Parts: sequence; C-alpha cells; structure tokens
Amino acid sequence: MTRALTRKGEATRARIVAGAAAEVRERGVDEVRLEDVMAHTGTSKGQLFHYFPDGKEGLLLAVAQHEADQVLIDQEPMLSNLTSWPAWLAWRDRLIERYLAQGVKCPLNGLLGQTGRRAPGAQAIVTGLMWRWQKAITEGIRHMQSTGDIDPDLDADRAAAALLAGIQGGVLLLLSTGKIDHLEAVLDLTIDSLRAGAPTGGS
Amino acid sequence: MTRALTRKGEATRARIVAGAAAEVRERGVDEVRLEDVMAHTGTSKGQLFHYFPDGKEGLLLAVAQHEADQVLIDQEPMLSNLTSWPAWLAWRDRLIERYLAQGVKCPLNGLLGQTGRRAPGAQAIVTGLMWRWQKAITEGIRHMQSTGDIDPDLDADRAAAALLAGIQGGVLLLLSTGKIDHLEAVLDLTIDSLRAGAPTGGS
DNA sequence: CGGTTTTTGGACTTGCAGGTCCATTTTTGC
DNA sequence: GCAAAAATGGACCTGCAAGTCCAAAAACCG
Repeated sequence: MTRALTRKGEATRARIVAGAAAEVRERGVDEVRLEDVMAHTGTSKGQLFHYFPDGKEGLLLAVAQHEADQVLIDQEPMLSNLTSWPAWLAWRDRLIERYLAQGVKCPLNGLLGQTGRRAPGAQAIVTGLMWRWQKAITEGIRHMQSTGDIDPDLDADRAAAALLAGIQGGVLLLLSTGKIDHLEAVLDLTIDSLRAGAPTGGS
Repeated sequence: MTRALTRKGEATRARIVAGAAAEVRERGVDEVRLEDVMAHTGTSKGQLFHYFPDGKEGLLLAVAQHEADQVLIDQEPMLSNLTSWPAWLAWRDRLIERYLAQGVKCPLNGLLGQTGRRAPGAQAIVTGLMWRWQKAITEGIRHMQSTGDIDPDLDADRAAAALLAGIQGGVLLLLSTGKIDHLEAVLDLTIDSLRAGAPTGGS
C-alpha cells in the first residue's frame, strides 16, 4: 500500500487512467487493447505494467472507479440540491444534456452487468455508484417531504429506487436505440408522479 | 438464402444455438469460447463453421435473436393481455419471478449497449425487442384507457416508454447488485401511478 | 555530488482462440 | 443401390494481444 510515486510518476499514472478511460468510452471495454492506451497516452508497455502490476484488469478497475466518480460529479451541484421543483427540473435537464452529449459512449456500459461478473472489484464499484446515486435522490425526496411538497407517507427510498432504475434503463435504451426519449419520459413522468402525490393538489 | 439443411442438420444447428445460448448465459458473451460451445453441445469445429459460416459473430447473432424472442415469450400470455388490473399484476408477478429465477444470468447483458456497437445486426435485434416490448405495453395501456381504467389523456406511448425503461433499469440493477428491489419498486410504483391517474378516483 | 530508487522503452515470449482445410462418414433422392 | 450433397471430426495454421524482462535514463535525497 505504501506507494513510492514521484511527481512525474503520479502524473504519468493519471495520464494513463485518463487516456484509458477515453479509449474505453471510444471503443468499448472489450475492444480496448493495451496498445491503444499506449498510443493514446504516449506510454510504453513497461510503464503500464509498472503502474498497474495487475495488468489490464487493474487498469480497467482504476478506469472504472474514475468514471464512476465522474458520473456523480457531472450531476453536481444539482443532485445534492433537490430542494425545490425548479431544482428537480434543473437536475433533470442536466441529466438529459449530459447523456445526450455522451450519446453511445457510455463509460460504464461494459461494467453494468457484464464486468460486474468479471472482476469482483468492478461489482463493488458499480454497486457503490448506484448506492450513492440512490442515496442522493432519496435525500432529495426526503427534503421535499419535509417542506410538504411530497406526500410524507411516500416511501422515499423505494421511490428513489424506482427513479434510479428508470434512469438506468433510460440510459440503456439510449445506448441501444440512440434515442433519448425513454430517459426523458422516465424523468418527466416520475417527477410528475412525485408532484401529483403532494398533499397540495391531491384528493 | 437457399438452405439445404436435412433433418439432422437442422437439429444440430438448433442444438448449437441452444447450447451456445446456455453458455452465454453462464459465462457471459465475451467469455464464451467456441470450444466451450463445442464441448457443451458435442459438436466439432467443422460443424460450427458449417452452420455458421460467419463464425462466432454469426453464431452469437443467432443466439441473440433466440434469446430476444425468448424474453417476450416468457412474458406470455400476460404481456398480451393487459386488460384489467389483476392482469397487470399477474404480468408484474411473472416478470419478478422470471428475473428472480434468472438472477445474474442475463442472456442479453452483453448485447445491451456493448454488443450493439459490435455488430450492426445485434443493434437491430435489441432495438426490435425493445420496440415489440414497448408496443405490447402501449397496447395494454390503451386498452385500460378504453375501459376507463386509465386517464384517456395520458400519452400511452410515453408512459409505456417510461415503464419499459424502468424495467430495463430494474433488471440492470438486478444484474449489478443482485437485488430485485429496484425492479419491484419500478413495477409497483409505475403501475400505481397509472391507476392513480384514473378518472375514477382522481380530482 | 553520488548512490539509490523510480521511471521509461521496447524487444521478446507465450498462450490462446478463431478460423481454415480436407478427408471421412452419413444422409438424401432417384 | 448409387451418385450427389450434406454432415462430421479434428489436425493445423495464424495472428494477435497480454504479459515478461532487462537495460538505460531520469529523478530523488542526504
């Protein structure tokens, strides 16, 4: 665990991870060859195995963590601020925008389901990401409940789970069909549904 | 296109596809070697390339089609019969049951997103599956609208898109986390939401 | 400085899995 | 039954990509 990385070393390592991540986004996990990474980052095989002694697997794991973190970062500060309906819509817009821009190049498409089976570590990364994501949504719902904008009787965690699943599915369908419609529909209808349950306008 | 397959030939071909499908479910798409298929189906390399001249790619394509069809078949007759709330719940139960049993072994996990990029044909298979699936849901919603059980003003296609996305995400999360909670939450909450919008009990 | 450790480059090895080929056996259809 | 076509078995080829190794260069640190 004690790392002996000099400045330069750390920079190189970071460059490799970033380059590998780009390569994964571009070609997909299974299609990435170490040579691609080397070419893309201007490094040699010696370096790759110097910084990632476990070889490709270790590198991909680092990439996965890097990308997983990025997914949540990209949603900030909206995701941590779901305190009003306009804020929810702003988050919605950010999601749409982000995934529209990303298009087919999902950095985690290989991770979900498949890679989870590969490395036990990858499983943990995905699970962790989903866990954090859902937790943030739950907190948003709870806040809206505290302000009376959402029915306090609603199971916040369950609703967050459903919304998260919807988002994942929406992204998945974006990946396979190229259309963002599903993601949009999920976000709009689910948020509407949350609003509808509010004590304000209900039965 | 002119096939010259004898009885035996057809049987062997089917055996290969079925065996390969099992193998894909078991090990995942990328981890399947032709030798695995050969061992599992008691066939030789000559046979594989005899029935699938395009090699692995052609075989996997056949497997994909086979599995995609199965996904919808497994939901019958419920999926084509969403004509009452109990019927909807029966469908829900069937989905839960099916995916609970299937667990991590999703035959299409490699297809979604990733393989879609690989073969242009795989893309079409997934898109086709999603299209048919969504269409069936849409028809269910339309029927419920016709009987007054769902608000006629609801955009059935959009609602179906959202539900489909939710299901996909639920399955995805089942694959990565091993828990069926997300799928359950999506189904229950979405169906509830459809009911809530009904003219019967609404504002 | 100068010894030590880290970083870097790249040639080389290795194993594997997809794909080719052809000889042999079986089935078909008349 | 017999010729043609299809089915089968398996040896062989081939290319690729991960991983190994070591020697040279650069950075670190007292």
